[in-house]
Formats: sequence, C-alpha cells, structure tokens
Amino acid sequence: MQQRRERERSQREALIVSAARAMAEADGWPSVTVRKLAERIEYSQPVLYSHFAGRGAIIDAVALQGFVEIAEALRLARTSAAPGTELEAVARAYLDFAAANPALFEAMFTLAEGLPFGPDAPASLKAGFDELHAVFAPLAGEEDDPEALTETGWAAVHGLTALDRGGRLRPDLRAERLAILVRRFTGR
Amino acid sequence: MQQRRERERSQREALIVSAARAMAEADGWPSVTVRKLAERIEYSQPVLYSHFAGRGAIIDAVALQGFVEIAEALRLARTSAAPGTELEAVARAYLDFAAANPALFEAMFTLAEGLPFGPDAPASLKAGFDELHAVFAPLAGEEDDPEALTETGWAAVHGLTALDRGGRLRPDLRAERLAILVRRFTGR
DNA sequence: CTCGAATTTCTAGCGCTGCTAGAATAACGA
DNA sequence: TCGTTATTCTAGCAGCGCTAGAAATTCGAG
Repeated sequence: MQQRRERERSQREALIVSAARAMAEADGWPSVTVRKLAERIEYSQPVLYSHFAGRGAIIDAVALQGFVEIAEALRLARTSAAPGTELEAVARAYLDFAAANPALFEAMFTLAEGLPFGPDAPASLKAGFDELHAVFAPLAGEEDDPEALTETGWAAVHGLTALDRGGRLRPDLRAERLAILVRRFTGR
Repeated sequence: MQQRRERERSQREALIVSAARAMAEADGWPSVTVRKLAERIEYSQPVLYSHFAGRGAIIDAVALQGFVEIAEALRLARTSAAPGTELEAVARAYLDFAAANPALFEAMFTLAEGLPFGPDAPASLKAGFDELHAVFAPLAGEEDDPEALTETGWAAVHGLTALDRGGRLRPDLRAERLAILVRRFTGR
C-alpha cells in the first residue's frame, strides 16, 4: 500500500532527474526550465516542487548522479590499467568523462550549490576523490603530504577540463598536455 | 562637439562596466539585473542596450577587464620575484587574484561567452597567457613542448582556483598544494 | 533667435522565468 | 457509502531580458 506509493514516488523523482539531465545535455542548462520539465514528465509544475525545493535542487540531484558515475568510471580505469599506468588511465578517464558529459560536468562543478562537500561529505561524493587518492598517494615523495598531492593532482586534471570547456586550450596539444601532466606527477 | 559626445559616451560605458562589476562582487552575478544596473547608473534600460548587445555582453566586458588586470598582476609578480622563484610568485599571484575577485573570475572563466579566444585572440586576452609562458617555458624538459607545458601548468593553477571556489579543497592544505605544484613543475 | 530634422532617451509592454496559494480531484478508511 | 486525507491542477504573482514607439533633447540651417 504505502510502500507502492513511495516506490512510485521515487520512480517519478528519478524520472525528473533523468529528464533534466537529458534536456541539459541536449540544449544546455538555461533551456531546462521548470515548465518544460513539467511538460516533459507530463505533470504540472507544483509536482516538481513536491519533490525538490526548486530548480537548483534538481540540478544538485543531477550533479550527485554525476559524482557517482565519475567515481565508477575512474575506478574502472584504475583497476583495469596496467601497473604503472594508473595515473594516465585515470586522468584520461576523467577528461573523457568531462568531454562526454559537458552538461553533467557543468552541474557538478559550476551549477551545484547545495551539495554537502567538506569534511562531512557523504561517501557517494567522496568516492571520486578516493579514486584519485588511490592513484596519487603512491606517487607522493617524502616531502609531499598525500592528501595535498591528491588535491593538487586533481586540480591539474580538472583544470584541463575547465579551460578546455571555454575553448582556452589548443586542440592539437591535447595528447601532449596529458603526457606532460603524467610525467610531472610520476617524476618521469 | 562630436568628440565630446563620444568621450562622454565611452565614459558612460565604462561606468556601466564598473557598476556591473561592483554589484557582482557585492551580491553575485544573479543579482546583477539590467533593471538594477540601469537604476544604479541613473539611466533607463534601453540606454544599456545602446552600449551592449545584452546582459551577456556586459559580463563579457567585465571579463575582458579581468584579463587585462590579471596579466598586469602576473607580470608584476614575475618581474619582482627573486630568480628561481618566478613560478611560485606567479602561481601565488594567480591564486590571490582569484580569491580577491571571485565574481570577476567567474565572469572570466564561467560566464563569458562572446570573447574571442583561440588563435586570433587580441593581445589583451593573450597577455596573461604570455606571462605564464614566460614562467613555464624555461622549465620545459627535452620532451616537453613549451606551449603544452604552459597550458598544463596553467590548468594546474587554474584548477586549484576552480575547485577551491566550490569548497572542494581542504583550507588547511592551501600552502602545501602550492608547494607541491611548484615542486612538480620545477623538478624539485 | 527660430524652427524643422536628427539624435537620444524614456515609457510601457511582451513573453518568459521560478515559484506558490487555493481550488479541484482522487484515494483512502470507517 | 461517505467523510477525511492526500494529491494534483489551475491560475496568477513578481521579476527577468529585451524592444517598439512615444517623448524629449540637441543640433544645424535660415
């Protein structure tokens, strides 16, 4: 009884999130309006507000999905890489993920505002960082704090996606940038 | 006659840009509306549209100002650094600039959409990159393309600002991240 | 100095946005 | 079967970017 209603409700919530994501990936986030979203899922606008506090919360939900997925992608890349090539594999997976899901990435890193990062972040938000940590920490020299090294390495990879998105980097140097990044963080 | 009118016109245009920047830095870009901007400069809305194609073009103008200023800041840091410490000085200047002008930085790297980057970018947009190039190129090893190294180094520094802005990095590791970045790109 | 022409500025409004109060409808238990 | 509760919808508010057309101003010729 009650359970079926709750199940249907969470199904509808997932439908909203996936519809928002699809629309954003197709036409960009500005064209993801509550009206169009409501029309797409064939409910009225107030139904959306019974699931989410507002448009921003829907974007946050999409972003959360993105963090789960990128963690999976990084994990797969790391665990299936030949020994010694983990960094290259994970960095490439990160860049590929960003290129394949630009709107999702935008939600994760420039639009999301209500996600609980920081020390008390939930596991699903930390999982991606953990994958990076697994790759960078072994590369830490005696002077390097592994945590700070991971953050710095993350920034290097993420910076490439951020600058690339704005058309600030030369397309012909794409492979070379990755090679340099790997060399700099593995010490050749 | 004609000259005075043009001068006054460009003064008003500068006023619009500086007002937009100040409002964004004070309350964030979403609260920089054309209406409020018009009220602030004590003209009606259509006057703004006689200077700029739309709200986005105003943001672009602010961003352009930012690129000029960051180039100056990086140049100052580089030329006044002790020999061998240029990278650290420039990287720190970049991070400080981003921290001191968050809304300006947002305009430059996430909001600007009509700025002519790429191969044919004007000198004012390239000046900042040139400063980075002056710092990174000398650090290129035999295998490194200097251009690609500069882009990769830029990404590393920029990534720190991007992740920091979203509260994704541990505040207590700030100095350590910069130290690691410098070590990785200078080869200790 | 006067007056028509050209330019500049303003008023008013369009279609859209996120969001919500209150009415209508549907589902439920007694 | 009927009252209660929960759900959904209709309709509308205030604010947004932007613009057409009216009003005001400035200008040069007579």
